[in-house]
Amino acid sequence: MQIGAVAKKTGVSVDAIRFYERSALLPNAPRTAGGFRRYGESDLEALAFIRRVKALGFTLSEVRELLELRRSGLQPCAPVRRRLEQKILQIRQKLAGLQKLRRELNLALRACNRAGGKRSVRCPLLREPATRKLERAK
Amino acid sequence: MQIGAVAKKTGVSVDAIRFYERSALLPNAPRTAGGFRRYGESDLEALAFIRRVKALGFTLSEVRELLELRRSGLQPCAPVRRRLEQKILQIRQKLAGLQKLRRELNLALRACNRAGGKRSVRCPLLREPATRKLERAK
DNA sequence: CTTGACTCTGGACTATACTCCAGGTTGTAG
DNA sequence: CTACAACCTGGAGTATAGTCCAGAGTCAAG
Repeated sequence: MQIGAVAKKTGVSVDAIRFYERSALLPNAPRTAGGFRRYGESDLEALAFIRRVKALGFTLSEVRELLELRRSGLQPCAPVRRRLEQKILQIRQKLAGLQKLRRELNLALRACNRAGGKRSVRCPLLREPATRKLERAK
Repeated sequence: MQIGAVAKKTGVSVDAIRFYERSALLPNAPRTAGGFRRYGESDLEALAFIRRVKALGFTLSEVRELLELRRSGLQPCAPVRRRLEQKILQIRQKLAGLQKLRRELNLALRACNRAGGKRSVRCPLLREPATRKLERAK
């Protein structure tokens, strides 16, 4: 198979496949005499794996680690479990941050609504707020 | 006041302040004869505003729009409200995406745990999974 | 006048995960 | 043999929000 066919089968672009090779996610593909890359089933599997793991929110360098684990015949669960747990933690932190943000946006919105009522008045978010202090000269 | 003092008071770095000026978030500061930027209270307020709004998760270009609204004497609430609502929506979508991700990570983790038990065996995430099909030759 | 702290500009660099391009080569169908 | 599609490499560009740097100029104090 050559690269275009692989791209079509896996839904990964030709450029991305070459990029993965450069980034050591994929092994250097063997070449034809003319220099065309040749691929086999295992490459399709590797690309499917990459897609799956990326869909779990892992970065390419994390994917690379996982791929190395995968290639090492052993395929032990423990390090994978560790990475999954870490990633879940990261996601939890992101979720917490976003939830806090949402609360604050809702507060701002409510302030807007109280002020606005039906008519357009000066917006509380745009006006200088709470943090107003005595102004020292100059 | 010169730029260093402003940086200290607002907690925004000197470089960032200049960057905001280049990016048209701040008006071009008036200069001394020698070319040093001079700042007044309104700049401190603008920078405080920028920090506040950025903390609400707005990008710099969104901050720019808000600043323009703020400068336009009117300061109407409606467009601000619209932006807040939009941003809340975006955040909700991000939250939903992350929650989905977390569910999937948890699934993967449970699969790992079931497989792993106490001893290290081949990890189900690393093995080729569900999506296994008949392999057609070459 | 000298020193030292501060500031100026323009441009390069950071990270991520690719995409897009030009200019040239290869493989294959007719 | 000729076309034409597909492929090759190397390098630049994308977005975001700045940071970091060199080399030069400015300002205030002593």
